Amino acid sequence: MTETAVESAAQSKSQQAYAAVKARIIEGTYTPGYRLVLAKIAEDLGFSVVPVREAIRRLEAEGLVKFERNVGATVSGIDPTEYLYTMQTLSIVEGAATALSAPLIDSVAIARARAVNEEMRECLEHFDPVRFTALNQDFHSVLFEHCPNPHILDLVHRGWNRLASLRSSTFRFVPGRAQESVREHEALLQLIEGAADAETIEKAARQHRAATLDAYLAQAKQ
Amino acid sequence: MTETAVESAAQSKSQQAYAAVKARIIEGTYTPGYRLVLAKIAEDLGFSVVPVREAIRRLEAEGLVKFERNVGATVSGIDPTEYLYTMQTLSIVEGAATALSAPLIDSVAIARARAVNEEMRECLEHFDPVRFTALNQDFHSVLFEHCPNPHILDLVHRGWNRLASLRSSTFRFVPGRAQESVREHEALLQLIEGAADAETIEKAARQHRAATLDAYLAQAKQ
DNA sequence: GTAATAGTTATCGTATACGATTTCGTACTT
DNA sequence: AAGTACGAAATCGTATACGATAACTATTAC
Repeated sequence: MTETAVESAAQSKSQQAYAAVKARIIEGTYTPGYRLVLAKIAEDLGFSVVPVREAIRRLEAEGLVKFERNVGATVSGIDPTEYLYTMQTLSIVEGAATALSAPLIDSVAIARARAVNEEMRECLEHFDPVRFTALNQDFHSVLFEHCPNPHILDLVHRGWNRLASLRSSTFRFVPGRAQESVREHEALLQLIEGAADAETIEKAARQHRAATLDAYLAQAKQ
Repeated sequence: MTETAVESAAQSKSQQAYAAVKARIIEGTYTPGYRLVLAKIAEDLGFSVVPVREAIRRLEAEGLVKFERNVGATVSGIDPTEYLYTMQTLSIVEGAATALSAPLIDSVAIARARAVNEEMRECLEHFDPVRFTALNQDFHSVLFEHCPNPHILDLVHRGWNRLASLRSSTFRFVPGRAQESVREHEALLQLIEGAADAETIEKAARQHRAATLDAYLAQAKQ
């Protein structure tokens, strides 16, 4: 997650720009629809436009920004359809990542995951959605620590990044879903501890994500 | 797949460069390990280096190219580990794409898919691996025509592109696997026709890809 | 003969500059 | 008053130029 000063000093400007803009999107400084003017960003960072352009293009490839020819870049949106696509895809890749990782998770990691989940439970009381989401990613990150397939893990992270740009939007926090989520985490841990077969674990992990989508859809229908 | 002349005329040079280099990788002109010198490609295409750079970066994001700072870009490799990752990921996303698409496939599409599969069967007799692979993609493309989730479809295509760069490498064509593959296609069509449940279809489609990987692994072990 | 080093070349990374395209505002017409 | 046409400003897209970095080569010391 964090990088050493040495590494970041050796980074190219295009990478720095990428990281900077991405961070601003994820932390919510640049909200969906925000117009990313190349010259402006370049000036902010003290770079020229060329590396910024490259950074934007990379973010586009990850789905975080939309870049139209001769028009410009905007932080990509909170379109419900896009949300559905992203959640559905996440459900699949998280399911796979969990099932692949499960046999490699040791009891120490389980304990850490459980501790994180406990924090999440506490988090519910003073209603802190931002922290809850962060902890949720931590929880799953612990499970994915030894994921044997980095490609799949990368897809998970891309999905998370997309969702991050929806921060504090209407999509988040369907009432009651957070509580359920914490319970499902515990159930998942028990499956992993009990060395359940891959299919069962995959199904549970997939369902865990899908349930959040379903909760949103049910609410949206009203 | 194909674009109109008008569209391609309106394309930016960076997009043209992207398409051109990608095509050369996929058709095998640039083989894995090939050194992509920006200035050279730019000269070939009659562009300057800036749009070429952008194109290379995009290809990097898709995993087709490796781009090292101050060193340069190379067509990314045929590392067996990478092959495993890609095939495993494809197995998952193709499985999901097939299951999601299945309810939306009509009898006309089934017939078309069957025709393609028949061509594949014929293809086996005069041993044409390149054409066989192309037809295989056609077969699955027919099934994915009405895939309700474009994100997942995109992941499938990315996987295919990565595999394309392995053309005529040691990974392809494990003896006997092609025949099996044609049989599995027919079995898959029958499941879809019979409106089998999503889980069954997903499992079959996933297994279809996984079997090719297994065949390779079994051969590699010897 | 080999290893270390200095110098050369090739290539990358970024800044600057300018033409191309879009967008927005204003004036004019109906 | 609404719509259209024109022009100005903003922004993008690409070319060119040059400094920075790494790879290569030749030379020298041992």
